[in-house]
Amino acid sequence: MLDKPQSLPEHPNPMSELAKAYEPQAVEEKWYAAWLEAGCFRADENSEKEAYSIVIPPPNVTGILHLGHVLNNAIQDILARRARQEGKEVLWLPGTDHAGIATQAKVERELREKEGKTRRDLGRDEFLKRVWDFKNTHGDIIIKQLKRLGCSCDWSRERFTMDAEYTRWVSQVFVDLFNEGLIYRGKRMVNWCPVSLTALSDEEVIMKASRSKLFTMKYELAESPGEFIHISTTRPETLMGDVAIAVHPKHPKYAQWIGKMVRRPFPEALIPIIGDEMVDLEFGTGALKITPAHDKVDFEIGKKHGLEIIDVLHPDGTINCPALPEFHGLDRFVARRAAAAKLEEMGLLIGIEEYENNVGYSERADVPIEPRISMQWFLRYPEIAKSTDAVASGDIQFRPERWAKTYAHWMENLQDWCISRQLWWGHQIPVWYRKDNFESLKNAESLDTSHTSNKSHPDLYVGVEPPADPENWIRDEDVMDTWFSSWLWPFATMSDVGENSTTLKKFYPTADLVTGPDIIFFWVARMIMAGYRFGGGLPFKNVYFTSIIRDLKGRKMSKSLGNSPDPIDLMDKFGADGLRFGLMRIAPVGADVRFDVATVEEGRNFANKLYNACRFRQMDGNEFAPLPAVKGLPVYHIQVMSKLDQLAEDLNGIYAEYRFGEIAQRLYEFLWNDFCDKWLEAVKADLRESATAEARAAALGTFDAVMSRYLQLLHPYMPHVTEELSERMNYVASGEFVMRKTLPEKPLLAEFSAAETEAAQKQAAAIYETAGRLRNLKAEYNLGSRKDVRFVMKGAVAWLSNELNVLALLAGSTEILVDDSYEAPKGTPAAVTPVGEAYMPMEGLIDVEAERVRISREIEKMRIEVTKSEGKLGTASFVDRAPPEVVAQEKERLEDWKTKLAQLGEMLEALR
RNA sequence: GCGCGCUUAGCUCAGUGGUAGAGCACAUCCUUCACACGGAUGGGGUCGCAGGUUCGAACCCUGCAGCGCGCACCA
Repeated sequence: MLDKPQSLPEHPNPMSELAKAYEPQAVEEKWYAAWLEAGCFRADENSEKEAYSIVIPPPNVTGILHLGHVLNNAIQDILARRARQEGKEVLWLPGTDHAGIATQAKVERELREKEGKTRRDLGRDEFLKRVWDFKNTHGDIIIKQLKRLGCSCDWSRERFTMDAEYTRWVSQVFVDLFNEGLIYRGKRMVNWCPVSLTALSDEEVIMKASRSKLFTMKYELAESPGEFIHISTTRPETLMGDVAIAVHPKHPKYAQWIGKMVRRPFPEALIPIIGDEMVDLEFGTGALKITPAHDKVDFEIGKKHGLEIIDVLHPDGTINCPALPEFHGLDRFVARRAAAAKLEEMGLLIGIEEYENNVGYSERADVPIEPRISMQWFLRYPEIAKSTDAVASGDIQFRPERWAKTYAHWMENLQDWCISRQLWWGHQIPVWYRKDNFESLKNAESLDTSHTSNKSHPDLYVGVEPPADPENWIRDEDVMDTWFSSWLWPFATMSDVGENSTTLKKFYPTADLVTGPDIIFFWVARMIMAGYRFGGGLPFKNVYFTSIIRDLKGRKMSKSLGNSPDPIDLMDKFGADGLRFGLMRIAPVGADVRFDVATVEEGRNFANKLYNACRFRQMDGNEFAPLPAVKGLPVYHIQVMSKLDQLAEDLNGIYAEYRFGEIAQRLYEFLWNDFCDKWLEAVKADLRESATAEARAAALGTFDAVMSRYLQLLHPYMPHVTEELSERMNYVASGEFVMRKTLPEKPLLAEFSAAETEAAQKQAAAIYETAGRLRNLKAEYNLGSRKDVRFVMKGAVAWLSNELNVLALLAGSTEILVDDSYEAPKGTPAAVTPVGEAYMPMEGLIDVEAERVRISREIEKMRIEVTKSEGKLGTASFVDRAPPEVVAQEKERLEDWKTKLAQLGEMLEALR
């Protein structure tokens, strides 16, 4: 028993150094700290290296990480880390967004709940102080979470959209566009949120299919009592604001009444019937009540016909109609029922029907918005033509490409952007009104500077700095839409106003933008326009649109549904690497993804597999083993190296196409199938005590050569575990990092000819396949776990004798003999393999009847195949017109089937 | 209404004209000294439906259906 030393002095039980299962938590934290410490993420704007840059889509400063962020930022981190490996100088610029409405709403809610106060109770200055406090307390949560994920951002350059320098940029852009006449103020119909009490842009309104009621009512003609015009509406509560009834000029019944007056029931008034082609003849009764203050179409019609505008709603959505005390102050939805009831009481309500229509909701407050006329600031977009063309021509490449169409459609139908918000948290509009004249300026119908230039308007001051005599001026109270700062992000984060910084010169334009398709309009399109106008050119070259993550039922992740797993919990359980890898592996290009925790578990398992493969290697120590000359190495080594070379080469192409899921899949398959299941099993003999020193050196050398490169390839996806293992296996010099290592220039098998590689590959593949066939034989006879099974090979290929040990090891067999004179006893299980006929002597233990049944079944299957194949080859059109190699392949197949069929027939015969 | 996308194994998804795939789940076996977060073997699919093109279609074309998402001034 004691024929070997109990332990080798140089490797005193090395396995004990590593826990059996990989435990990511401590490892991940350790490496992130080490990278920061060593400045691995810092971008050098003076570097000679080729630049590569990404700006992060800034998350809301008080937000918390969700799976969408994880996917999005994992992709950016992968791109950044890969670019560093390619020898580029990488800037991944991080930061956060002040998120006007969202943040202000949070603070207001807290204020209400804790102190029972509103923001107006505090006043603007005090309230803003509270928001800043809130930001300072909660603002770095998401940043910490991104760090936990392993994001390699240059944190020394972190920006916030409300930083002083950034704010100067926002103001400057406003001033420039104002002076150019592209920004104007005016009374327009805007989307009003009755909860947030602010105007919104069209993009912030979400149309939702809603079940509404369509009320049909009748108005009496003033001149001919007893005659009525019928009108349908979903909004009877705005009836008090009706100023006309519109009908289509070709309406068969009502057209004749155009010009007559009808009686508005309450408050009673006479309003005209007008004719307008915008009225749909088909819809409802073909007559439309016109409430210019509360509907976009009505507003247009009203303007055309010079109608009065009667606003019957307060900003908070309650009725404003002192003439009708019973309605005055009622909520709009309560008033709707009340108005219907009153119409019914007056005998004017004809019917109510259930009706499905689209209602615009406020994105943030999730309540129906109110079309409302109010004084707002608007922007006519700059650089529209150039920006449209940039994407159409491919100067900016969208991936997937189809989003370019969505972009083009939006660009072609641009509406002026309402940029003012009636909030306090944000960039205040840099416009001051002369105090003396404030009231008239405040209500001036238009301050459109395309007609009146700023310079010639003595009562208006527009500037980045406050006026020199502030006591004489009153500043506009509104702030700007958050996106009015976001659209400057790619260059305003890299420079100060008017400055052509070295960072900007080196890193602008950025290479890739990674974001969700839901903000093409909000952000992507506007950044392109701003980039052209203010950044000095296109802001990015590629835009990668990520998948939207849904739950298993296909619903969007949302807090209220509670179907959104907390990424931090997932990282606690499975590690950041596991989460990243799992998510990347299922994220398809362009389509939505249904998230399943199981995929994250897979990612964790994968990290564990990798860890254990290295742990196995460490049984032989962790000194880096140099690779012996590759010529003359066993075919298994050549094969695994060529697979790795192939993987490395293929990844270049797949990265170029941004197919991140496929990269993960390929990395997974190589490690698990090619490396662990096949190669590592095949070389176990070479690592036994009994193996020769040469064999051991070759195996260890191959392991280290392949694994060290593989860890590099995997690093962008699983940065922590690859760093940990590279250190433990001494693949990087002490104090160095795998993340800083550039990819090797030459493949492992650079000195091999294609033919040599192929020959080795074929041999190795033949052995692996044969091993599978032999295991299969064992399993069919329920001997899967038996180690004492022997095989006999007949008609074996010449080289097989050298590989019998490996084959036996892989097949789980004590012995494999090559014996052409072997006469199989009747009923001996047999299989055709790429290296010869294999027999599994059973010494008469098998159930002959069962075996006959099995073989008969297989013969049936195979006959079907043969018939199919013969039929195909008997078709003249196929033989004549298909490519020769396809026909040859088919013939070869048929021969194979026939041979097997004959063998099976013999076996069946033998059993008789 | 217009546009876009999706439909492949029980589930999540690969698969761009040549023998239908992976992971999970399932079944059987294996706690063999890298890994049970593991290994081995296996069962499971008329590729949404109907036409067409082609020697050959999951793949290309047409139509239809179902689902999802954008856009739109249907009160």
